[in-house]
Amino acid sequence: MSQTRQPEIRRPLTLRDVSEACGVSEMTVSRVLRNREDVSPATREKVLNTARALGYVPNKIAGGLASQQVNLVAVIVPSLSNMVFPEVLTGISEALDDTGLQPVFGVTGYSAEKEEEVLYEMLSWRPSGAIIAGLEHTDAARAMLENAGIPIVEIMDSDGTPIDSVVGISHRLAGMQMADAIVAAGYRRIGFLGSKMTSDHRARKRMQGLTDGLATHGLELADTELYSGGSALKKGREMTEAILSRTADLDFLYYSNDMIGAGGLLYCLSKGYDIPGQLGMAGFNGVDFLDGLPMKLATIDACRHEIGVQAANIIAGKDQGGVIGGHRVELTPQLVHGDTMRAPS
Amino acid sequence: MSQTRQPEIRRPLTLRDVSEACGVSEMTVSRVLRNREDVSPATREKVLNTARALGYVPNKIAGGLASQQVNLVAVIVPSLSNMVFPEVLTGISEALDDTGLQPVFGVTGYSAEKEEEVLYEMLSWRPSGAIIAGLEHTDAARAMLENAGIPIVEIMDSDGTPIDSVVGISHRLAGMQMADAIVAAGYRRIGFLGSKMTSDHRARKRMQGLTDGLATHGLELADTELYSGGSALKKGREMTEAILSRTADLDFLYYSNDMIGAGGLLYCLSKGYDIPGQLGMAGFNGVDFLDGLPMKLATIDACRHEIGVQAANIIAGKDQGGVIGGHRVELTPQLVHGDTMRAPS
DNA sequence: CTGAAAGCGCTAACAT
DNA sequence: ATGTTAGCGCTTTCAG
Repeated sequence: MSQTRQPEIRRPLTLRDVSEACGVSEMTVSRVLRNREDVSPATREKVLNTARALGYVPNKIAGGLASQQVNLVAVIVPSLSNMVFPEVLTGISEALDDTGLQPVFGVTGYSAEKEEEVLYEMLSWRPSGAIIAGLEHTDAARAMLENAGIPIVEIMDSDGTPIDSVVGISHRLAGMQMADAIVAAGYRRIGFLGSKMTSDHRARKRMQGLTDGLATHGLELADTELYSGGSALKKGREMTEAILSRTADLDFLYYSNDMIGAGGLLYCLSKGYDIPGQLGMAGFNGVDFLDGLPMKLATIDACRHEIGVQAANIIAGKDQGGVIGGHRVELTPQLVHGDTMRAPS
Repeated sequence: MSQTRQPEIRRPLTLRDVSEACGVSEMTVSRVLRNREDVSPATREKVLNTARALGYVPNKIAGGLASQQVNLVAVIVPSLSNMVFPEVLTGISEALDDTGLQPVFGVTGYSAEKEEEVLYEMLSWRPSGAIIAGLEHTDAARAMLENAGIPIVEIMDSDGTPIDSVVGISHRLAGMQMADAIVAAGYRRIGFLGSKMTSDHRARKRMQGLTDGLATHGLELADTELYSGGSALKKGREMTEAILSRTADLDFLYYSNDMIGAGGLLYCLSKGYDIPGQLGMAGFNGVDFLDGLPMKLATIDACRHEIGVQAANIIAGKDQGGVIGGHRVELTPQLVHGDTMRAPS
């Protein structure tokens, strides 16, 4: 099932080809194709028709080199395999849509070294800006970002020192906020369920915030259950079964993300637990496709889409009063009580 | 909260800077940085150290122009807002990881016009290959792809005529396969629940396959319910309630995707339907994060990850015996009976 | 193994 | 409104 390609090696068309085909100088053709105003309607028409007829596609490599500007925005995220980052990317993509800027995505797999590689690769295309998840980078990556001479927006997290701009939420505060809400609702025996992954700094900070928050009320985690890999919903079930059979008197389960929380919720409902009376539950992220669950899981909205939009707007220079660099946007994550947590007592 | 950037406009470093800093010709520096063998270890060492110390990042724009080669692969998908495409992208990303090729993603929002724009934009970077979802394109887009002179892989779908290579499944067959399975299991009053979106060609083909398949058994759809937008899980609930209250004697519900199917399943379980006895249900895609549901939804695996991997391998020239162009990989979607469908009678 | 020259395809800056 | 000239920063090619 294979065929060789047509023998004629069609050299890609150049501006010169269009120029010759319509008897207008390369420069003018270039002007038309970049939608510059200073061309007569007649010439413009002629050039456009020829270009279209020939199927000319401009060479941005050459254009970028000549003009020293590239309409690309490097976007670097750890993963695409849960809904969190795709939602951010969607926000970025939307916000950039009418700006002439084009997002270019890279994935790091939560590895700092891979991040450094991807970053190097992307910066070598001399993008107009970069959006990168998190505030933790290798020294080399940090140096590259500092020296790139373009706007950098670190996103998702605001707990730390940004290189340039930052748009995110404080995961530490989110953890503390949840601790306060849990305690206010009268729960005392709290279990934590999360990922083994140590390189997910935001999850780590949430957990830290939670334990610190509990500590201010004189409490500590009663038990902890960690997982790695696999289907989150299923893992949530399994972990919940494990932690409840180990520590039967838990009265609250805090999940590091909504997916495992949803799995846990389905498990507890099937086992006939009284939620939220006997057992309270909460997750993190506020993913809205879980809306159809039998009960609405308590969670904290991580403002993912909004983060993408705002980060992109900073790069695009929108809404910024012309100020370049050094923006700090800390979004306030909203606690959604849902149905799985008692009202504050 | 803003600060102006440092006054010194640091011009990005060039090869010449490195060359001067270490007293080696630009050419040799270039050789070292491209890992070419023909440089003495001593010079190599010296150059590498200088480059690192200076924080030099090569300019791929200039490199690409000079060498007429760009290590980019354009990847164009309709959306990032359900797990389907991120999974494909993950497959592509993994397969390209050790090839020196870099994927660049573009999103079309299921719009043919937007696809054309994104494609134009991406081809203007002269990528080494392109991967694009679906076989339906505008005439202009098709012309661009044909004339790009690079390997093109259309993915996800195999019902139609590819431009160059194709990796996918037949959604029409998947629909027919499901029809056969439904009928074999003894169900007769079948409802269809899907999206209003007419531009999702694959969903349309699945539905067509389903109705055609049913027709071969002398059956037709008893009712249809369509949705647009919103949380899929919740929509699944609502649609299921609607269709069942309108047509109470349905004995099978076919959902156009697993997410709405999961919502429907949760609804039916909560209403005490006997699944799969009284009512059978099935979705499409085989998304594995639904594994933790109370029952495993019958579905057809769309091989998303595998499609990404194989498409990327074609572009990278792996596993192809050196053949360029014209590959046709039709994957066989597996029906997963799950728990929501009776065994064939 | 290393260097010098030429030019990739386009656009900034300057004519006209 | 249109054309001319001179590079952009790198790599190809050819010489040593």
